[in-house]
Amino acid sequence: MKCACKGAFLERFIQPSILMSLYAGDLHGFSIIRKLKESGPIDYVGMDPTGLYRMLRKMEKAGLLTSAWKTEGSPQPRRIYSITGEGRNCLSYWERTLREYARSVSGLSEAVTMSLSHAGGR
Amino acid sequence: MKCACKGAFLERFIQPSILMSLYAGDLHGFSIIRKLKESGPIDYVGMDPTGLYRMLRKMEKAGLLTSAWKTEGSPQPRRIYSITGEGRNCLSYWERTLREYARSVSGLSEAVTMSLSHAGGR
DNA sequence: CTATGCTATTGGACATAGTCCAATATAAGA
DNA sequence: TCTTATATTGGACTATGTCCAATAGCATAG
Repeated sequence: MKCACKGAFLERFIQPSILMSLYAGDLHGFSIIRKLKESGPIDYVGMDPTGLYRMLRKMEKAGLLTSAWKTEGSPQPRRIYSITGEGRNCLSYWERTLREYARSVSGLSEAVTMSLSHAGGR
Repeated sequence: MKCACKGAFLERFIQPSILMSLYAGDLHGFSIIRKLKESGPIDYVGMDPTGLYRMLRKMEKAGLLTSAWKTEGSPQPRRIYSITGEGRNCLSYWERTLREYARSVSGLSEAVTMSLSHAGGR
């Protein structure tokens, strides 16, 4: 279950976001982008689509997703992604990781606030 | 007040951690590393010191810190860092940024949990 | 007495991550 | 006709982050 839970900023947010989107049903890359931009706790507005597409290919390679081309119903052929069993396991793993991660960030946030108030505006 | 609050994972954590450490008093790089490894909400254990040293130089260049060499009292000369007024402003800026950031991560964490429970174990 | 380990900082080389721009192709609307 | 939206990919580039080495003195272990 190598879910790349270690990794960079975008990876930490985009990978679980993708898995979450696909957990509810199959989607193609462009609609994932739209979905993430419209809703969700993270601000994806202005995000580079290239990065997301590359992440999708990477996750497929890692066995978390599978894909199939669909040519009808749109001007451009679309690559439809589905989550695999491994991908669902990975999402569970992310659930735990993100919880810890949220705690860490909250902790740091509070520590900064504390230090600013305690040190008494030197 | 260009505090590089946009940036990568380590930058988002280490930069405010450094500012917070120095807000309480002057320190040199090695002692900052020790401090962060011993305490603090983020797990810095095993962190590469090179990255932190580079961040210090970068922050000095950006005007958030100043440094001075101190040769006595240790085997190796130590570069003592102090936070500047700009650095203190930056820490306030981080306070707000990290709060938002914590909210986002918590939001994502909860969203993942929700999606896992709602979709009903397909 | 030598070997290892800790303190303390820097630099080079490298790997990974992320962005910008371009190419492709079709359909709808101004 | 020109732009905009859909939809995916590739190349080139910059930014980020890690690994290893060099330096150097002091302390402790063997």
